Amino acid sequence: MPAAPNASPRAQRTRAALLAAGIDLLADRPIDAIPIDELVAAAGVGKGSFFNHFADKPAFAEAVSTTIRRDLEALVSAVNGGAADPLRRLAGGMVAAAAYAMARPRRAAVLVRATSGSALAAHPVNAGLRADLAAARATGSISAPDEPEAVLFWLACCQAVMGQILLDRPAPDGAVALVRGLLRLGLKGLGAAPARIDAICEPGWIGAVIAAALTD
Amino acid sequence: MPAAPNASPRAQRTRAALLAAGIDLLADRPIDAIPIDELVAAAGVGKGSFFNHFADKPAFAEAVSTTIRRDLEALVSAVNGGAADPLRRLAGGMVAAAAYAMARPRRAAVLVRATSGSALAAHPVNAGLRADLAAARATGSISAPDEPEAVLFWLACCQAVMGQILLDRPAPDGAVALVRGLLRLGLKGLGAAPARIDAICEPGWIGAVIAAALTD
DNA sequence: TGTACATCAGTGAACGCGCGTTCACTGATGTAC
DNA sequence: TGTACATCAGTGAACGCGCGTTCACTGATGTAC
Repeated sequence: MPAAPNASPRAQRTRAALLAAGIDLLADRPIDAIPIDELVAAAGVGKGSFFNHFADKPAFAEAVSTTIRRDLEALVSAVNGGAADPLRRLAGGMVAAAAYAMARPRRAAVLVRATSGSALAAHPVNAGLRADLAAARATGSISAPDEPEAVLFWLACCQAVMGQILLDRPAPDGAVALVRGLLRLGLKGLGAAPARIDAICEPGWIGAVIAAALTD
Repeated sequence: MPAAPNASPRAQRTRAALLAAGIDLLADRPIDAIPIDELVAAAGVGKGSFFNHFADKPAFAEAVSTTIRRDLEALVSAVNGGAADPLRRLAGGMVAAAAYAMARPRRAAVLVRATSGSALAAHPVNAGLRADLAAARATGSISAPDEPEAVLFWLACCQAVMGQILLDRPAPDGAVALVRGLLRLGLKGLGAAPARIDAICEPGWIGAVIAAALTD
């Protein structure tokens, strides 16, 4: 039930309004605690419209999650756009996660709530992460052996950054410090060379990515 | 509304039956998806008894979480009982988390669900972890600077281990390998000396802790 | 030890509201000629 | 361009069930004498 780009403009508007309302409400409560009445009121559509677009509440929650995940993936791609160096790309993922939490805290909150502990290391979503880790190993940038634990480890660090930002709501400076701290710990854990770590943690680009996300 | 050890034996039995049923049901579903009818049926008590012991459903969920958290803390204390070395104690926390997930997967699932992303690095529960990190730093066992990120980092690694075990349900051997992998990554991230890491990751004691948890 | 009484905890029927889902109808949009 | 018709999406009243909470009553446990 995703996207449906062939639908009429009217239908697309209604669907978008429901999804937007869902994102906003799911930031604070799980789906079971949100009555459809409240959802459609927030979206400004009739109650029946909900069932024109979604089979039931779980299907709706799924659609909202997918929307947000794609949104975050787009930011990761943008941040890593030009970078070929796998170590820099790994760091870019964590920085993008932080920037997303800073710029779109409500969307990020939905994501963190939905993912709920399970890091989903094996999920296709993380194919890019696996590829970057493999490339970093191949080029000798990291020394961690080729085990699934490395994926899990990096994901856990990224999730920790997002969760902490949502909990603390730091100013941009604080967020930069947080990301630098976890980048150091994470990259060091993977066995990256100290000089490379210092270069990547140089605060300039991290602050720039966060600032860019906040202003767009 | 915790414990109430001064209550009559009959009341304590009823309360314990409700908590046990709650642990079992909360392993699979969030509290909002569990009707009180189902809860009291599973506990074998009358519906009214629920409200004799708990103000409402959220209070009950809270009581269940507290029960399980104390249970895990007891295991951590047991694993770390004799150990004075702070690095060994840090590792003990992660190994205990893994052992708990192996031996009491349903209880662990409740915990992971309830904690839901927020690592709670500032929570009093983690005072012991903070103390061990500070001691490790003071004795020169780790080089990570004295920042709250280290607590967050270690908690994230521990949560990742639990989550992965609940997702994969590995055999004991697989669990040992998983813990060793994340211990290496985590300890290396904190800047522990390679020799110390090798000594701590020596598989004997990790397997022994897990085996002990599984048989008791 | 036995009896009468007080208190404590358990019970499940009854209540009533909240909420998911349906559906007959309306109005808007698109199409044929 | 204009008119008639078909289809598509929106709407909200109505339904009915599920479930949280209450409460009057029962039986068990504890206590006084």
